[in-house]
Amino acid sequence: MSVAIENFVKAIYSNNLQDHNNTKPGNIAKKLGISNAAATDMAKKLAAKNLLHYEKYQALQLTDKGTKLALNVVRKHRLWESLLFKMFDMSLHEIHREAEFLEHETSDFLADKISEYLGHPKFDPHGDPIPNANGEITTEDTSISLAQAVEGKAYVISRLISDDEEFFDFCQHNGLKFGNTVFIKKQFSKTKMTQVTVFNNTLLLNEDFTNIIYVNEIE
Amino acid sequence: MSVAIENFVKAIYSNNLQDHNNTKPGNIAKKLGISNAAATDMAKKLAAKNLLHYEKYQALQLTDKGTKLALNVVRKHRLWESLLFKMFDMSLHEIHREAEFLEHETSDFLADKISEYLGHPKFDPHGDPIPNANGEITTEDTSISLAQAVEGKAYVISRLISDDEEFFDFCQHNGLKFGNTVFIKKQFSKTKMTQVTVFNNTLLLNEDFTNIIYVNEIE
DNA sequence: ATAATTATTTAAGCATACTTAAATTTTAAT
DNA sequence: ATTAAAATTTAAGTATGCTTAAATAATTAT
Repeated sequence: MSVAIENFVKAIYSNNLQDHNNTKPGNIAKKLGISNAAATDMAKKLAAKNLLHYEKYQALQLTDKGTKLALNVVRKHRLWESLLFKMFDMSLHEIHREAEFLEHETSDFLADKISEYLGHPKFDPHGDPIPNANGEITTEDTSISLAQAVEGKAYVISRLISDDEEFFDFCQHNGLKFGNTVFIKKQFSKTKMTQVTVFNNTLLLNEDFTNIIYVNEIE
Repeated sequence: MSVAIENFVKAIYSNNLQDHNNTKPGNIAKKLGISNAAATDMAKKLAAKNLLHYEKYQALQLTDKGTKLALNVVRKHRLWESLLFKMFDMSLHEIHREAEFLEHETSDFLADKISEYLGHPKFDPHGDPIPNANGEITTEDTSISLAQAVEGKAYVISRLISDDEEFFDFCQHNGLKFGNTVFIKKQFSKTKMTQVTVFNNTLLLNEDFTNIIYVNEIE
């Protein structure tokens, strides 16, 4: 499968996780930086390859084959991130940027070597689960977004779901890091802002942030 | 530059090393597994991009820009081979196979990280020199091919210039390995065969082999 | 030197993955 | 319910990197 196809199914896969399986060509076009027309075009082609179900004006649904392909690419992406993060002094944004290309040129053989070397990690440096060699995500995810977190409680950051350099920079500079503890000070229902503390740092986060920072409750 | 272009200039570069700067479209076509027509076509396109000098029916000559691009890709290829060889239990053929793809999707930034991690190695696991970040090969190569070696003398294997799995398997099974000592027993001028010993192993090698096994004289 | 072989080039065509512009359908607003 | 806005689709066109077939030039053999 080509790079374009791999990126297309990957985009559908990740978009459907957030967007309640209501991903349409326009969403993918925006994600991939291509025109809506190109996305529609590709959707038809992939339907012919049995990678997704396509019906005019309807949401794009990956077939089992399509999901497997997406998870195979996601696996390679996250394994590369894990390897680069462990070996080199690279930021979350940098490992993502490199993995975005390497993921398409990695044989299953090499992916397994990387996984083995790392001791078959279950999560990447962002906290995202790494699918196994069969394309299955076995670890159940009990984390919630900061937006769903409850005032007055403390949580451990488990995932930072983003590709954005500025976001990672912000997190880096404010202690919003995988494993760190955040305390939810106050939630403002009207503005949808959330005030949190990380160590001695107090932050006011808007929806854009609270939706992509995932946390686990502290027992 | 695209993968096709990178492979094209790389093929010219490596072919010109062996073929005395007499590389024509047909040679490249054969190397890359494309038609002669496609090679001629590409040569014209790359001339327009100032990557090579093209004149009808003449040999293809890389420009400085073309050579720099080729060496940049070669650098990445050999750094990947070095990294994969060091970290994983992979054969010379396997590291080559993977590097062939990874080389095109590696930023200069990542290449430098790999180089740094490895302590800026001068040679890859095949014994081939690794160009530096400026695309220069600083180490002078004093090695000669086994075909040029002298009867009765002992040499140390310094390079195995090949992409071929079977060749590597043969070498593996017969002690023809980077760093090992070979003794030139007898050369047959008519058949161009060479009889050598490696440890207690006696081998009769034809031209195909003696031309791609490089050695250094023992002082 | 000439003929035969081989290599190169030209020409026409194809698949992939995009583009823009226009038409159509859906969704949202009033 | 009707209109306005937004999204989707269709249609036509483009660049890249190939293909095969035919024409042309260069090389090799006799």
